[in-house]
Amino acid sequence: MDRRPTRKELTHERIVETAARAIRRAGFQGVGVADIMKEAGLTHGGFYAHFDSRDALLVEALEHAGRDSAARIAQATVPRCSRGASPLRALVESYLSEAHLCAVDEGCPVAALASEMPHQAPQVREAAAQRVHALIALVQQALPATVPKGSAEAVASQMIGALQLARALGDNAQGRALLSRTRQALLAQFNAVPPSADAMS
Amino acid sequence: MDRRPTRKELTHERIVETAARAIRRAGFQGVGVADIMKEAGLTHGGFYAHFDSRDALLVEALEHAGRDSAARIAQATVPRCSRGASPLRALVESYLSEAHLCAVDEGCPVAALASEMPHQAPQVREAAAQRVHALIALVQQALPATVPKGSAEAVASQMIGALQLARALGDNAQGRALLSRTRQALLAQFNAVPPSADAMS
DNA sequence: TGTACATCAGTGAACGCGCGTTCACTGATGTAC
DNA sequence: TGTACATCAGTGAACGCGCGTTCACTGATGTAC
Repeated sequence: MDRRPTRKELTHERIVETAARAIRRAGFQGVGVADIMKEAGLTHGGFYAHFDSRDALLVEALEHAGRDSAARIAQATVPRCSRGASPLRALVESYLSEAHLCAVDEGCPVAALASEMPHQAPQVREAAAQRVHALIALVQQALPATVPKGSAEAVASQMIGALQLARALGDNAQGRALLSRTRQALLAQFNAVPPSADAMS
Repeated sequence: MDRRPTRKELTHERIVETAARAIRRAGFQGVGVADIMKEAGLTHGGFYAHFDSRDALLVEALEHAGRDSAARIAQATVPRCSRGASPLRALVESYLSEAHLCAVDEGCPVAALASEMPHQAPQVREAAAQRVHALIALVQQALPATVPKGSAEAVASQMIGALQLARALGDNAQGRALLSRTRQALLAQFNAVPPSADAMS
């Protein structure tokens, strides 16, 4: 059943991966078909052998970006947890880290694209809504079962909002300061213990 | 000193006002010079008698949107306060209202445009950063003086984040539910008293 | 108050450019014998 | 193993279109006398 991928499948995957980075770096509207194909080492003519339309690529790119980001978050939270941090603290310190602030193109697609989502074609909006649900579920898993209803949505809002405000100020001292203060405020809200001296990853 | 405005100044203002609504409705990239001029009842040729470039209009439109949104928020919060709500509750219930969810084009430009801000030209980014600072200052004013440092940034993050997530899900039942739950979680965090039965405005 | 004219705000055609998409073609891959 | 050929993945020129921007022009405004 599970044969090894054909050349075309490998190329397809490479285009999707390139697009997943590109949309996070430059926004949905910020990159064109030709740009992505070039960055993937191809010419633009071959694009429609792989995708029905630009929007079809955006859908796959969003899904890829979601999986990619979730994997990186898991990779960053697991060691924190094993060092004794609560799941919520591990998640918040990873998500609101300087690393995530700077590495937009490897980061959470919801934070990178949220305000553009309502302007997309229906199929892309649908894929975007699924990313939102996945993010909320991720937060829910990290929260203690005792928190009031709506906390997962509230924490997810705060996480993507803080990252966006920090990025809007630039990944300079101002942005980093906002991120750090928000992170500490969020942790203080769920945990009386002050955060570790430096939560940069 | 303060003479009445010339015809050109009135037209200029009308273009800016139209653009301020258009960018919030459709995003920075979602509207063109010709669209805006047409919506303002003009032809596109006259544009450059009013602005040096499209980006110069975006700067003025952002500032106008900020003033417009602040005025509407003030208009919605003042009566709530005089009915006995705390300044923070009044702000949060106004900002995270269904009215604000639906009326994107009259709402907060930071919530409408946050994730597009990093991709703009330097002059537009600068105007955008000022909108972020103004929003944080607005929240700071509404917070009791006793809250820990960073609370204003954290609350602002949560407010713009919740609005964006709700809008990404659509201004339907899902989006409204997310907004409502986040609003209650946020209020519960600063105030033990549960929110009024229905906080719609 | 009325006329003559300079200034001004807005018009609409045109520009170069980059976009998403199409398509005839080419060179490589891999199967049949 | 080697050759012949069908299939396939990717190329690059071309398309129509809409964008930001420019500019010669027009009709309205308002001042001078």
